[in-house]
Amino acid sequence: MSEPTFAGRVSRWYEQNARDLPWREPDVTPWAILVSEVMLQQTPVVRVLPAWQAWLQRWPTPAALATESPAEAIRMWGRLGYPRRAVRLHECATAIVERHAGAVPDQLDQLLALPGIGTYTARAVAAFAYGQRHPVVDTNVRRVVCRAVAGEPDAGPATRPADLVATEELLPAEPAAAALASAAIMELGAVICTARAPRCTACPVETSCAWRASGQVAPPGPTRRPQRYAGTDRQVRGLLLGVLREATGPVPHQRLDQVWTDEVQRGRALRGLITDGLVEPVGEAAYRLIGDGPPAPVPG
DNA sequence: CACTCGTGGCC
DNA sequence: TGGCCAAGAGT
Repeated sequence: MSEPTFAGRVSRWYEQNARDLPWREPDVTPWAILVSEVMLQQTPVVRVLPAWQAWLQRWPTPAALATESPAEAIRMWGRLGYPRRAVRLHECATAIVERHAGAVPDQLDQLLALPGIGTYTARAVAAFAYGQRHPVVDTNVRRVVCRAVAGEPDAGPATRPADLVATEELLPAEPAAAALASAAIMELGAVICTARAPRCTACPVETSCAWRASGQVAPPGPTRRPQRYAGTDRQVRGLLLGVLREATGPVPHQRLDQVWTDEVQRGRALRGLITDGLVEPVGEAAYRLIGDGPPAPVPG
């Protein structure tokens, strides 16, 4: 036997220590995995868990979701954040029905062509739902590879082609083993090799970690300017959407006016929601979630 | 490439 | 208490 590889060690650790997450169960459908991946984009696992269960109970297939309105998808999304993802997921379901007869495609290029499915999610579905050999690179994986292999404190802000190449080189040749390794590296980054306070003493690759060997130098200052929230358009959009989500049907603009005093910012936020396909005007003085009722009369 | 886009919990 | 963060995508 040769020395265990990096992926081999992490995979072994994963098999014994992986969190018991429902979308990792054996009989989970590709659609359920796709939904989990979209929900997990920038939203913590603990908040996704109940939302994922409820979503799939209501819409077990893309066809089931495509039957309903985008407004219902936005409501079902609840407070997971970034509600554009709910609209995209609805568009995604529709596209799957139209282009792929209701079956989640298994080819990377077809997955990438779906609304709301980007570099990470397409690869995650191809690997975790279909067992294909693709590097699945999220922020956790980039951090792990950057530290353990390159010996650097942290990765850059966005996934680059070089990140995919570096990760691909770590994967075993056999597809199923590669998919397992991808999940394992991701899990390591989420649980052990965390951004803030890595638990190196519990790490399966501590002895071969380049960052550890180099003295574990701290990352340079804030690589990204802090994302403030209070007072931003984002907050105002959230407030407006909260009102529309709770309402059934059109909401008079007077009610929306109450969520934020600054009229300029309020108007900008509302226009943004419309531009993004989350909200639509109804007549001259009311708004509703997109598709929340019969089509608005066409002017003219 | 830099920027936008929610939300809630934690140290 | 408030900055910081959590399985990205689209423009």
